[in-house]
Amino acid sequence: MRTHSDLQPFLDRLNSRSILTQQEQQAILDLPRHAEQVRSNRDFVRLGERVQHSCLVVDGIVGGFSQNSNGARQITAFFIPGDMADLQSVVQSTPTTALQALSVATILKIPHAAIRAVAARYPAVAAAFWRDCMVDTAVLAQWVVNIGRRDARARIAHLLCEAAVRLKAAPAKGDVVFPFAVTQLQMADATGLTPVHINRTIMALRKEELVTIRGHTVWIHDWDSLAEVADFDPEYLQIDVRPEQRIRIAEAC
Amino acid sequence: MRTHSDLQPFLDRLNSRSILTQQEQQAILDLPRHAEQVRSNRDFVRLGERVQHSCLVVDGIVGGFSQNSNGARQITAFFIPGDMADLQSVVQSTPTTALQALSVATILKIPHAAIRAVAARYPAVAAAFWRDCMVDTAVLAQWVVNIGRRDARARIAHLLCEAAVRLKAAPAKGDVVFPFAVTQLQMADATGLTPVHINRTIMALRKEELVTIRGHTVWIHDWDSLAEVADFDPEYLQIDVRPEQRIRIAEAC
DNA sequence: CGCCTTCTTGAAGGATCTCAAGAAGGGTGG
DNA sequence: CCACCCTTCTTGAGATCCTTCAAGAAGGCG
Repeated sequence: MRTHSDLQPFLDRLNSRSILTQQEQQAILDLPRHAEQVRSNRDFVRLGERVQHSCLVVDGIVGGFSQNSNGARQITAFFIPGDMADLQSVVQSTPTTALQALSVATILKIPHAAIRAVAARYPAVAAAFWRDCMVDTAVLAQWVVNIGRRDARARIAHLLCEAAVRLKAAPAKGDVVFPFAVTQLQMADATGLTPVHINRTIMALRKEELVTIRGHTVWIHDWDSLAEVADFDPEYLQIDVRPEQRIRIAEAC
Repeated sequence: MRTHSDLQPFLDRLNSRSILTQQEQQAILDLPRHAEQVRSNRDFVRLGERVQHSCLVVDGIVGGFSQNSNGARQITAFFIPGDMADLQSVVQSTPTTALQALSVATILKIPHAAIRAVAARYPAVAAAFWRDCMVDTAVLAQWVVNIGRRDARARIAHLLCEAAVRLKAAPAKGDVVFPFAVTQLQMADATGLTPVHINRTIMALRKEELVTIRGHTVWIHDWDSLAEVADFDPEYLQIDVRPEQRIRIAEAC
């Protein structure tokens, strides 16, 4: 029996793809952490800065981004509650992606030292962390396809489909409704388009009665049609890997 | 003292970012493997196929790609000799990226079971593998920026700059020359452009006396200017991480 | 030598961008 | 609770980058 923990969503995520013993799970739940509130639009991890902790998103939406020398931003990843936004910094001395709160967000800072200790003690936990990072990489690869090989309409549709599935709002009968506190400007930075064109395309999708976005809520009126427009196949998200397909690295010592 | 091994380039790569003991290094060099020749344009890892080995590129160039349902390809990564193209499949049961030989290529197939055994035995080796994957992820994130936030001229320039640095041809005084067996069609698939536009843009770069591409060789005539056009900063490639910045996960048992 | 891939060139069309400005919305302080 | 400000959304018109379609030239390989 386990008391409720703010690390539970993260453990749930690991458990959906990895096989961990009770002891290993407890070691993760016992990780030290420190909660912090971040205001909307605030960069809280910058490139080049040494960091000593990873950030688990507890509430809100966080964006990973890079920018070119003109200052134009490119968002490369969305992180939702349960995601460890910069787990990779456990094995790298400087972050490779900057992080920005897209909405008001609560994050949990977890010291690298503690994560490394657990990873060293339990090879299967290290593998679970590694695996979790590779899921993010697979999502990133799809992001490249989205930007490189789809037009604006499909790009936006794909972004929304991905968000719906990751937020567990889809698939579902009838309207797929979920909170999505991302501005059109941020969507532009995510899709490699301009805010103006995002706006026009969203309005076109609404006129087609596929999607309505109002306030910070998205309604997908016809999931199948939108998925087809988006050319969306959720496989890459690796939601719920079947137990018999899960790989466990056994301890040797 | 160590005999020459076809795994040496891979070990060199790990050693440039990780700290490994003699014993750990030997364990890597002792990994079983099986060489294989792949013809140009041949897909040798497909999505959805279970694989039991990872592929180390020994010779030639390999592309990682996805495609949309129209069949349009998007190349998401180039792999050059010394790169383990699908190391991530060690912790995932199905590959998340397909692999295609862009030129004639020699690859070394290394059984997952053996890699997992080494990773389980030596936490620092597991961390080195994980770290190597995270470098690929950082490159992928830059790829998103390249496609999302740069025009055709800068995209191509960036691609060439990255190739030059990874192939250790740059930076250098005078012409930067390196072999690059990638067709314009493949460059189009990598940059999210059409082959026609790739062609015109390359010709424009040549007219500016920045770059000449002929046969399978690239000449960069003015490295600094091209890097500026590309908005290229090699930091993300993490070539030669300084020893004092390297992180080692200590064994606990 | 012949075939198939790759490169090159032209012309026209379209998707997306840029610039500009006004409307709507949300938060904050008086 | 209202007024204000700043962010976000919306709309228009013109410009441009890139695509599409088409076809011929060049190059590499058996």
